[in-house]
Amino acid sequence: MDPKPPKPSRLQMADIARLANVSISTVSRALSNHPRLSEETRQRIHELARSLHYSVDAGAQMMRGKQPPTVAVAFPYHPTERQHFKDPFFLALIGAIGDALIDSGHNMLIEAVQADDFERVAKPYETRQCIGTILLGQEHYHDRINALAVRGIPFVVWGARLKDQLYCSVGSDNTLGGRQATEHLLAHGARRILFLGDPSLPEIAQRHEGWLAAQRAHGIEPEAGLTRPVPFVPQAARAEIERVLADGPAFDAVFAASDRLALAAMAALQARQRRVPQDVQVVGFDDIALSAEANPPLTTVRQDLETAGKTLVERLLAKLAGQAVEPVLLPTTLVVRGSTHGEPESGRPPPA
Amino acid sequence: MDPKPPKPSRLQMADIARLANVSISTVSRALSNHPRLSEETRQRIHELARSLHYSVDAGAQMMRGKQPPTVAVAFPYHPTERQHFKDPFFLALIGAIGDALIDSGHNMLIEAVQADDFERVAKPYETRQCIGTILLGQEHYHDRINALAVRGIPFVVWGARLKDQLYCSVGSDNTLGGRQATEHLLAHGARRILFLGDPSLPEIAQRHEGWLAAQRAHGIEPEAGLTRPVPFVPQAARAEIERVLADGPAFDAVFAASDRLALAAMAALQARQRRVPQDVQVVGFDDIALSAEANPPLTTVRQDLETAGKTLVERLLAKLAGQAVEPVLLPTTLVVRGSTHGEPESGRPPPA
DNA sequence: ATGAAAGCGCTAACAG
DNA sequence: CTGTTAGCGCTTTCAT
Repeated sequence: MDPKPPKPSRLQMADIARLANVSISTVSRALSNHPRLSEETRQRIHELARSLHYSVDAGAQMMRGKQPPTVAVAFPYHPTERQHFKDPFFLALIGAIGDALIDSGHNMLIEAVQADDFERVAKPYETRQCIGTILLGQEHYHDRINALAVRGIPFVVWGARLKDQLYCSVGSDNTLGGRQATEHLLAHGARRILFLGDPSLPEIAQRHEGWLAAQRAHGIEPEAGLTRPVPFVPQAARAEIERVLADGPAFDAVFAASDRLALAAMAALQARQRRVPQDVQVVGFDDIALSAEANPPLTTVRQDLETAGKTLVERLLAKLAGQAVEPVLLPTTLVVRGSTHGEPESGRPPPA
Repeated sequence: MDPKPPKPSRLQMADIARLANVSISTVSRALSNHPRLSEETRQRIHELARSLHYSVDAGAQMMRGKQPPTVAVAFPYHPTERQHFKDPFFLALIGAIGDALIDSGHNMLIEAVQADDFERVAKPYETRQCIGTILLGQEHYHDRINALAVRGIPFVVWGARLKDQLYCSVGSDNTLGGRQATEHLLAHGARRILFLGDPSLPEIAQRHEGWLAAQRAHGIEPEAGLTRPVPFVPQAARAEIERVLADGPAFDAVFAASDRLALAAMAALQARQRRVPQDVQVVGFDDIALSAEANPPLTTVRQDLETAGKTLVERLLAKLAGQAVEPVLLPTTLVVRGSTHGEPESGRPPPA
């Protein structure tokens, strides 16, 4: 007799086996396309499984040592600001990584990590939900990221290449970018260039370095007040521009650490009747889609996201394959548009 | 003697148990904060696990019936076009969902589904990698989506509310949006309004319906040639505008099914010396960030993404909790800017 | 070419 | 309060 009707749980291999009149092992082999198995049986079982929408349980497979086809994409998340998911550059970067992961046959597990709980970035790997992690942004966690590397967590980082790093980073050549932007401004008459961005972040620090180096190469030593540390929040940039206009040093150009900041700065300047580029030239960083359509179109330093995504994925997979992976520095390109003097590379003619 | 040095596999509960001088079950209970367990033991074991970076194996937990804290976000993916990850509206929608998922304590598993292999959307659920799925866009799969519902896959869809749907959809009130856009144009003198978008997609069909209804309410019956089916690709919009300009019907306004298309149309018009809005008024749909900064700023129908993300997540969780969930229609708002006549709601003053 | 059987790492009865 | 024990659904020897 039947002791008790077992709960109608989900279909499992045993069910398929019974229906196919074979053993469980045969089903397992059929579904994993084991070589020595009659083609006929294999097909029959595949068919059956498909028609019943049977899929092998991921948990059970993992217990048997199988790796999930999943890569985690993690980023430090600030619950109060919540900027990340609103930031066009960040979203585009995620998109680029997503594209690359699709091509390599992986799923993407998005993971927001609270700043005060940074160690969590390793969780998906430690619990074996993913095979490795792509970390977006170093922020202030250089040491803790190094610690992850020491522990053998497989990951790569989108960010700056730093001196004593024990991990593989992929990122734009920020110093170069800073230099390109600044040299362009200098070449077109700027002499007092405001720097807008938070140099306590490594990538920004490097852009700032480029800014400084380019000026020194021209015999200019910018006064301290021209460096304006602001977080990646548009309002902060607006406020800072107001402040400088009110009682800061005079300036004839702005180099902002991101397009979003540059756009905000431009708006703040225009609201105060400063013409861009006639009174103040503005250069951004990133080249987000919005920038080409701004008014005036924004001159900026482009980061090549498609390459970034591909490279991040490729490095992570290389590392997983046991290779030693070196940091990568991606070249940046200056895109000249209407917010500075000089010849725009293309685009619609200026309004009559 | 030791038969063979077992491979230095990852740490597991037994190791912690041994080090803590307790049984495995005690460790298990400690880590899952089981109530009846001495506080001291609990803490000691937690400490130990933390210091050794031990995490419970997800696969083993799943085998014991635990659900992963993961929601899949799936979308139909066209390998040739690869538009999705470049589309600002789509990325912003993913961002909004990501935000909502964070708030509910879930991870987000991004899954691109090849059109010809649509059944795969259910895979992460069938393999128990996720507890449910948010499907972005119905496209032409209405019947297959209904089939998923019949099979009991837990999911919600971002898209149109359709007549015979067996699933919960969340989406903007596209018909309303279409009407708002069209009425605005009619109120400001437009009489021959081009519709740009592919009405074979359900959402677009509804926007088209609104477009039609508003005109009929004014006693206008638009001729067939004014409906221009184009896919969601900027170049297609440009080309279509060229075509209509060359030998299509005359028109004094454009209602595009997305901002991206509208922006492309605007550029095409301007390239042909048509002034916006003086010669041709243009209205878009979505209100992506770019639109406010376009030249002229784009009048558009806003979709409320934050609410969209929250609602999608909330409905999915409700459905998982066993509730019957009704489709949701989110109101759209017309945002009047410079690409049409009428008073802009705000923004910088028009150029002198 | 197929089946039987032994676990994978953990949780949850069921004992004490 | 803690330990013992029996599986969860599958893969993989080892037999046949």
